Amino acid sequence: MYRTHNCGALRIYDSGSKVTLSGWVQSARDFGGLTFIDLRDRYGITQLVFNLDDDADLCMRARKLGREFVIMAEGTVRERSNKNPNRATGSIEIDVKSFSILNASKVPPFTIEDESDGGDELRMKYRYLDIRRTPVKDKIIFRSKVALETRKYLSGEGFVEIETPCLIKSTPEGARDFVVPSRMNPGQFYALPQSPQTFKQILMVAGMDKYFQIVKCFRDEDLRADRQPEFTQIDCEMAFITRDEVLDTFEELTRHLFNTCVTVPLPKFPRMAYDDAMRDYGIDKPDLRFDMKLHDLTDLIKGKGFKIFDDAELIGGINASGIAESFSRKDIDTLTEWVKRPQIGAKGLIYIKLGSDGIKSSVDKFYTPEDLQKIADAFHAQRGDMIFILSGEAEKTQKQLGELRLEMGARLGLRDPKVFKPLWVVDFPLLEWDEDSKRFHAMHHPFTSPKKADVERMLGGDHETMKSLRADAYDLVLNGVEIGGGSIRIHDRALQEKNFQLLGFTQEQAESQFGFLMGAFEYGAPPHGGIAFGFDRLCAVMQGETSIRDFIAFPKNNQGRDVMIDAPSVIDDVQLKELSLRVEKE
RNA sequence: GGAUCGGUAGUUCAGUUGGUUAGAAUGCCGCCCUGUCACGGCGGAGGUCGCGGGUUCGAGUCCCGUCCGGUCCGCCA
Repeated sequence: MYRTHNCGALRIYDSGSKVTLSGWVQSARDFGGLTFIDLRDRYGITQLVFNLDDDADLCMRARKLGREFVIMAEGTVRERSNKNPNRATGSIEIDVKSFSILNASKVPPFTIEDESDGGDELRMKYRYLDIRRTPVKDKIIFRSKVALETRKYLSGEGFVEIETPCLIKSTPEGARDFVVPSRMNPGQFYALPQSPQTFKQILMVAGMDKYFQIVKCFRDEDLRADRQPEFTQIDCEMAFITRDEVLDTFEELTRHLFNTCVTVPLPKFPRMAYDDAMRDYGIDKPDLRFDMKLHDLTDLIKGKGFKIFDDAELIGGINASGIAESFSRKDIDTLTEWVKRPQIGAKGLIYIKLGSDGIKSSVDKFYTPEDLQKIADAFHAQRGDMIFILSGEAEKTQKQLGELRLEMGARLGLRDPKVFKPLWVVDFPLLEWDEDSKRFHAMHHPFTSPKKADVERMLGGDHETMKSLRADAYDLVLNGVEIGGGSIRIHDRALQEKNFQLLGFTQEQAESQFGFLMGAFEYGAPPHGGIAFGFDRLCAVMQGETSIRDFIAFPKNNQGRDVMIDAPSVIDDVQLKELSLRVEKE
């Protein structure tokens, strides 16, 4: 037997017990005659003691143990004379009678401690060492807990977990597919699913009523800190439900997960229309942890002879409360540079400062103190506040203001990772014009139902009508992060065909790509809808983290590479030939 | 596809205006130490400054190219 207890189990009431522990050598502290070894496993750390007077040979051997050696030690639990209150096992130690080395270890390339000295790339290359560290280990275990609670909750609500295939059909809509060549069907390819969307809808036609799956999805797009080429969704679908029933069900799931996994009670989730979110926050996933709403100042500001504003389609601003005195000239310059970065793309930044010595702005030449006061009043601004104004083309300016709001919120410490502000964003546009391909794209996906009131308008609309169509789609947003999204689906063949037509599909294309789905709709498809949560992202947000990488045991780097196993890699000619593939040389 | 930051000891980083033998911390190795838990003390080893080219009397430092990594924009129905 390798162990009678784990390294986090023993307490003072175990004193006197003979025990066997196995684990990794975290560190050794050698005092000549006395040697301490911290023995670690995933449950904790227990101190082993070796005394030169008791057994000189054993003590000398213990001194030679290196970091990360795997050992098995046998001895007696003993109360410590010097207790360590910072450790669960800090009241006891093991007076070791014998030990054996189960496996030696090379010196690890970085320290296996909470604050490791290792950089990301090194940590990923030696991920098995990284996962030994408490912060990473805890995140992986946390993920398991969230998955378990998801299954418990949804099963309790009558949902059935059903697996859908990973080898499916490639469709050009949406993200790029990862493709898999078929050996038995030369020249043909499977695609890995971007989501099990069509399968779960077909399960509704099949009468499965309430479905869920914790499922890997694959998208061959560029990566980010919160985006991986393979990621996990909590994928759900329900039949015979309305939008509000879907929102209620998954609001409760979210609340259950926060209660059980992080003991945070969530308030009732407000619901906000997409248009309102864009108008007030400049983004479709507003961070409600702080206010600082956008204000449209176009009518107030235009026509005073300041050319930049007079030419602008939209002039808008935000009010940062209480920073007027502390926000220096240099801060203004830095912020101006920030909004002018190509990622934001503003031309410049105007400010109005409500200082103790009166109201001042960077456009005093064009605006009287009375004009400025009117603007300040629009914000209900008070002395000590500072207003920042951007202008230009409407949509761009709105987005830029949204970015500026988030930046100022971060600078003022208003984005507390311990505070959670969920909301539903609803009534998304059905379609989105794409300048590159000169056609409309589905904003959510092509199976999304328009709102009932808009179905009629779908049938014969011009460009502007098309833009104004609303979808029965919704996103769950938490602290500025989209953690879930879904919609009521089309369940009628004719409407689905019409939608494909609006999206620029020929009838043949629609039939060859999604004929199986529309075919299913002809055999009694029930009204249905659903949602999918970004599981990795949900875990990260629950812990107040922005990167999802440590919630994934073996993540890919920015180039989509797994640096531990060194994938992707070339395959040999025999394999290529078997698959009827030829690689074009650059 | 684009922007931007970075690459110097095992690791994390510093390195001034281009100027003698490239430093610190930590880790590693050796010796000392009987109550530590970030142990302590003394000593030691450890470098193709990512790679290639250029400017220069002289390049870690400046220029060009290239590779690798981080963050972001585009992209992600």
